Parts: sequence; structure tokens; C-alpha cells
Amino acid sequence: MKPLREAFYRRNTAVVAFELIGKTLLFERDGIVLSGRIVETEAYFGADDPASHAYRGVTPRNEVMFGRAGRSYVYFTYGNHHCLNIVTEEEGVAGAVLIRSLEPLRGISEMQKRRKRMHIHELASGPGKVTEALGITREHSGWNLTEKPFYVTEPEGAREEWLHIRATSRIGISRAKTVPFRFYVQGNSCVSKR
DNA sequence: TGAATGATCACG
DNA sequence: GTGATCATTCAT
Repeated sequence: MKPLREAFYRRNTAVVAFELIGKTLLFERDGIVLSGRIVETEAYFGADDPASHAYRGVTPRNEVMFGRAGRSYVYFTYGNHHCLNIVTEEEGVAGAVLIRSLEPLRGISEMQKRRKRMHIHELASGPGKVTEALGITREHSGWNLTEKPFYVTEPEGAREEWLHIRATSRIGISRAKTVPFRFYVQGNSCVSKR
């Protein structure tokens, strides 16, 4: 399967966040393919979104959010965890989709090793777990996700889960708590817990 | 130079 | 419910 192209990401962030549900995220490293179905995302905008890192303009950390769509934005938070985003919108406009949860597909034993957990629903059911399962750190920020080895594709088969996608407020933020910019597959055990 | 904060997780 | 743990940001 071919990677999703830059034009997919160069659109409204909430639309991209919604449409990324059900797609497959892949990272091929050291001859091992790690992949999962995206089952939970959140949209973060720019100047009009007080919960976004880009709310107050460009900083050294967030500058990739203002750059070209389809790039990774990885940041370190709470002294322990990394979070993976994919940049959206036209160049010069801030936006990114936080990848909150994956349903593991390939490379499960490698994810179990990295996470020190066995159960499928513990491997990538939260943004910090996603990056730990795939071994993603700030070194992987700014990568071009429209080409291998780190990319997103259409799922195998039909995208049936669109019927079951829910939208709610975003998790873990202190501002803009009401807008429904979180999307997830209802009933999927790999979605993060409330 | 310092203090506050944080798009989290695991454990009890 | 709470502690861990530190990079980032903004104010001083």
C-alpha cells in the first residue's frame, strides 16, 4: 500500500483527524515492521485554539506545526512521555493531529518488548504508549510521513468502522475543554480509558 | 534565573 | 487519587 500523500494532510485539521481513524500507521525499522490501526485521534489548531502548543505562535518546539503537512511533530511531556502528531493545514498555518491510540497489527512481539506489557489493549492505548510501543522520540520529529519508513496507508479492506466513530472533547487539557475535537472508534478496547 | 505547567502513565 | 520527572515557556 502506498503512503497517504501530502494533499491528504493539507486540509482542515479536524477533517484530517476524523479521516485518519481506521487508517494504518507503519514504522519500518531494523527490518521489523511495526504497525497499527489508528483508533483515536485529536485535532489541535493554532492561534484560535487555546489548548494547542501553537496558540501563542512559533517557538523552537512547535515550529514544525507551522510547516509542511504530512510531517511528524513529536514532543516530550510530563518528564516521561513522548507524543506523536501529524502536521496538517497549508504551510504557514498551524495544525496537527495527535495520534492517541493504535490497535496493533504487525510487530506485536516487538511492541510487547518495548512496552513491557503483554496484552494487546495495553500496548498503544494512549499517546505515550503509542510512542513507547513504536520507539518514537524527539529524534523522529520533522520526518516526512508521506514516504517510507514511517508512513500512513489506507487500511486493508473496507473502512467499516466509520459508522462507529464518536467525537468528544479532548483529554488532558485545561482550556477549550468543550469543543469536540477527539475522535475514536466506539467500543474498541485499544482506545485510551477516561 | 526561576517557577509553573503539562495533548501522561502506572500503581494503590 | 496521586507521585514521578523534566523540557519548555514566560515572567522576573
